[in-house]
Amino acid sequence: MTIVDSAEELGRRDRKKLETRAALEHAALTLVAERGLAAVTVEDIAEAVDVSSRTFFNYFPSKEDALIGSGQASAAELCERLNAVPARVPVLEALRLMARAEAEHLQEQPERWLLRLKVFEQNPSLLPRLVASGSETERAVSAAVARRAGVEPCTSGYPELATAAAMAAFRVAMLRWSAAGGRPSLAGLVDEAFDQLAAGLPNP
Amino acid sequence: MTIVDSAEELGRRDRKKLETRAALEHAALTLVAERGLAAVTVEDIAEAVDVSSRTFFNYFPSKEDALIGSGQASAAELCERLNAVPARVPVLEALRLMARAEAEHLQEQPERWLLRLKVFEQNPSLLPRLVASGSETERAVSAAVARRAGVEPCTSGYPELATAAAMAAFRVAMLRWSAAGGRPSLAGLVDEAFDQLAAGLPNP
DNA sequence: TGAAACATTGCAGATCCTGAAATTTTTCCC
DNA sequence: GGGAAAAATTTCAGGATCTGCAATGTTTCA
Repeated sequence: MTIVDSAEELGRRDRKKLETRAALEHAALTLVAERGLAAVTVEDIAEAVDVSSRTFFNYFPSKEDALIGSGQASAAELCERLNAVPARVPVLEALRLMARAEAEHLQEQPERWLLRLKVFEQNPSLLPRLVASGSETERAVSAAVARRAGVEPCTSGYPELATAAAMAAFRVAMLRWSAAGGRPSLAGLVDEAFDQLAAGLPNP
Repeated sequence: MTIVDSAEELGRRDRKKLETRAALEHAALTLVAERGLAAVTVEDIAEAVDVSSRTFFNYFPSKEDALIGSGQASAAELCERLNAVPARVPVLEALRLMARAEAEHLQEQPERWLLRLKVFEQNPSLLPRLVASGSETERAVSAAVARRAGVEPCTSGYPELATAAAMAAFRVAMLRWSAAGGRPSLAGLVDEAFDQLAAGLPNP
């Protein structure tokens, strides 16, 4: 009901599924924002959406996953964006463009993401999963980076390091964005972070 | 019995506690290395050490925490090392020295850490916690960095970014070290990663 | 030796999460 | 419209995680 963007070309069934999923996400976020992670049970969330708690687990493998949600780009989408950048562009710049694109995407729904980030800050156990839902994405992206850089993966360490640094830059930009209440442009903050990375993190 | 290094100046009670904790860590690691994370229950681990599963939870808040163990430097120790570096040394170099010190520390028990890393690689859900066992350490270090750089935290984003990048460098170095079977020096790999960071991650 | 301090344990119970079968809803074809 | 096939939801049973609490040992120290 709140945020169902790409409801094009879908039957009633799939539309309802998207709706239920979005409702569960939203209920999870608002409840946890109110009471804190530990004080919200799966049953609470399910009840708020009026489904059984078993249904909740048909949508999300865990309570945390409902908070992470499905708004983030998948690993495949990120890699696609990365691959779309011409090969002559240096790796770090390509990663910056990828991150910028994702930033602009998230910025389209500021309230949603600011609420999510608030929840993440208030419940630090969730923080490690902030970056593109864990290591799967990082693996995929670093594989794409290795291909682009023409390097054997896991020997030079360059793809892994560049990817990890880029993720870190993105994460820091998001936290700054949240801390500033969404005022500055997220894409701009991402740019700043990448500038610092590209400059070798000199003293400020 | 296996790895109790600093057993100096401790009564029998505390010695036994250290021993039990180390035994639980070790049992958790070996069992999970054999069977995989999902196929090992807390009861299995407790039984292998011959304590009740309730006792396990007196030592570790969760199964995962037993795998992470207590061998890593605490947030306070890392900050101490960081603060010990003269103020005129640039931030990134100070972080490098901190990381090197930690690397040399871990290197003193290669088998232990290689086993741990193997377990982490085989169970990716653990990976985000590899460095800095969560965000607490990262917060503490970035606060120390902010102090050193004379910057207000959370406005420039520099301390958070430098810290996150340093942690990423350390993590990547550890994974390379593990992938190479512990052959090269971990400290050397850390150095390489920081070199790349300091150079602004140019194409390799 | 005796008492205080602390570690371990068993137990009850809440929550998390999964598999399987039963039930309801949606789709689709005639 | 009617009815079978497909899919989503629900109920139920059950294992696993993790937390208090009270009871029982063990260590420490005076």
